[in-house]
Amino acid sequence: MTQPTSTEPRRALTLRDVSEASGVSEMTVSRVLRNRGDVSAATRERVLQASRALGYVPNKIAGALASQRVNLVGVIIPSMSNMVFPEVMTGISSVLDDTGLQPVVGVTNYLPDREEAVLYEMLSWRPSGVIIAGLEHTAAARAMMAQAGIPIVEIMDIDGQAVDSAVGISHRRAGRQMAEAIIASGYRRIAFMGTQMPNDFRAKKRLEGFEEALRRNGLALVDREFYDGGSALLKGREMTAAILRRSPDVDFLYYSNDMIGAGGLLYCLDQGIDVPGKVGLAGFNGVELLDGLPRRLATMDACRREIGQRAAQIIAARNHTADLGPEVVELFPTLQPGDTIRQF
Amino acid sequence: MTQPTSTEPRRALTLRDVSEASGVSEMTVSRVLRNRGDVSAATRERVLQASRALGYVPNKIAGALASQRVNLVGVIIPSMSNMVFPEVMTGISSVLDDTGLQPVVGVTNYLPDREEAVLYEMLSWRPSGVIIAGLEHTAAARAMMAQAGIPIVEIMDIDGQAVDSAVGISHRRAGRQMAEAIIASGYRRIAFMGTQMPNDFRAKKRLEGFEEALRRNGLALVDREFYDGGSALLKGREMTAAILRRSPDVDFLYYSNDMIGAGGLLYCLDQGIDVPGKVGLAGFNGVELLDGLPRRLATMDACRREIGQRAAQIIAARNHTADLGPEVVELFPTLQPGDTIRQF
DNA sequence: TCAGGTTCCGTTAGCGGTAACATAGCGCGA
DNA sequence: TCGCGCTATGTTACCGCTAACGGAACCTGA
Repeated sequence: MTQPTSTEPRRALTLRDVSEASGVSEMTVSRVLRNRGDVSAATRERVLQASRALGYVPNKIAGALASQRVNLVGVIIPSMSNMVFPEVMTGISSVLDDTGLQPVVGVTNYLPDREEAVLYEMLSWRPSGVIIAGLEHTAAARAMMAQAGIPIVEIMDIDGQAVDSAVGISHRRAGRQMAEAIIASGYRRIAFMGTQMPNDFRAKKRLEGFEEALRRNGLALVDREFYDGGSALLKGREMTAAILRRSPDVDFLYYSNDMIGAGGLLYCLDQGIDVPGKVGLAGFNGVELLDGLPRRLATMDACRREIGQRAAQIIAARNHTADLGPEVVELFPTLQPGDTIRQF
Repeated sequence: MTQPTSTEPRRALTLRDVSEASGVSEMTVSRVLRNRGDVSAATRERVLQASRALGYVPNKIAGALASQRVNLVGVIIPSMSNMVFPEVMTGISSVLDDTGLQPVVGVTNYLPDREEAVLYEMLSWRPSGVIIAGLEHTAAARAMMAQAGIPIVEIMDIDGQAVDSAVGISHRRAGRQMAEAIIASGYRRIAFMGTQMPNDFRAKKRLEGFEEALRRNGLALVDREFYDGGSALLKGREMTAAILRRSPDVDFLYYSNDMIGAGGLLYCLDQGIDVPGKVGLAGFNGVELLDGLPRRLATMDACRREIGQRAAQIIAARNHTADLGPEVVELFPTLQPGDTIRQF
């Protein structure tokens, strides 16, 4: 123990330190630490020992610059706090974990300019690929992605034109499907509640599909209510109360997401309203939370986990085999009627 | 428009491309793009124009290596899917946003080995600082942090020895406080429900503090139940049902987090149990979700947002002023009695 | 015995930026 | 007119690592 016992590390360790400590060249140390190229077992052991003893951590900045390879995948999503993206992330990680690739997340808060900035920042680290939510981006963002020369996968939505690859569902169709199921169950006076956020394009598309199906059946929304920020569960309650007060004759409440739907459901049950007899309810997403509610809210799962997985697979495949082309994968959500739509 | 219109970018752009396009040296381009040093307004404009026209995105890998500066802050947390860490992240981002620093998240799933791996990976990018949840880490992880030569802030918990700085609350004390409030309200037959996860040290500490306070009042837990994975809301229901069946005489249910507490509350209301008259309930965390429940669950806010902010402030300050020392910040959660503890 | 392969390790030349210093051109007071 | 100091720009030398190649030592079989 002749080393200085001072805990403070004065200079950052480099390959050279390890190389000197183990009596081989830096190149050999590099080979050992990356498990690349031939190194005798004896030298390997010596190097590893020295490296561990010093507490050396390789500098990936330098490594990436030299090798022109970065094992990062940028993931750009609008929000982390709702229940949808964590599950997408789980799907992504589950696939990336066996590929040596690593996800790095950026959050945009549904702001296009912020998205552009996050994308720029990500690209400046020269990742191996980018997974980004949605098909709507600023012109500059689209240009950057087209130029980047790396695989780009736009996820969640396929109603539109992808820059490169895409994995998602058709939200327009999902909206139509739900409307048709509701109408088929005999409901006619239908109200909608959702976020106000002008940049939640997928919620907007669902509503468009929903209203289109209503129109085709000679119906229209009886009432609607929008919210912005705050506890979604509480907002669901409040909006539901407002709608039922304003339009006491509605017989169905369609929510743009499960969280406000759950709030609405709790409110209706509190009020002793007959669900689904007098009023039916439906949400969207298929979040796990619903399992714990007194009654099962009708919903549609958005294939979140699979979307993450498929997107990651595309990146991994393209990273491995350079000349693969773009790919658009459509997934099909299934309607889960639960206990809040009348069944015949 | 004499440039090739082919959309495919053949070679990655570098400073040299911009420099040639604008007729100045690479250094000047670098200065313009970083807003550093004196550049005449005319050249600045010319460079920016060229840069934009080409769609140049600076290479931070190279920049970081040359300048020995990386504007990243590693944030290592056990999970993203519960409601607690997103709010910590919000706090961190809100502070970091005005500092040029950028958070990069790593998730450990409550696995010490995974935490060690994530930390290693993070340090290999030479971040400006690390924010990491908890005080319990593998020996190797502790060594790495001590060696890293960058500010490290351990968050959430202060019951233990920090490697460097720490920001958090005393979970042991939080447990004690809740127990005392419960006892003061006259409850005596108290049961506990929580996660089984052996590595959720903070939940463990809360329970320890809770039981200690019970003991000091001549009491002990009447029953307990643990869960692992699945929908927390549903698990809360199930565990509550199990406890009430097994120990019909309990008069208080203490939950290790709000989500299972909410499930328990919904179950009790479903069953028509008199809350808080016959049975009282309390959780932990103060999550926003509770606002939407039919009744307000008693809880303690864990100061999540402020923890994130304070941690980020420490990193930012140390990054700015090199010779600041470690700092331990204790925050004090407040008990929110809600409607599920008897009031006199 | 020796050409031709292996195996193992070292040398060299960057990767794309930036710090630090050098320098050209200019205004300006003495 | 000279020289000082400023501003605007260029030059040089790395940052820490790895790709690509080179070469010594050893093995192998005809």
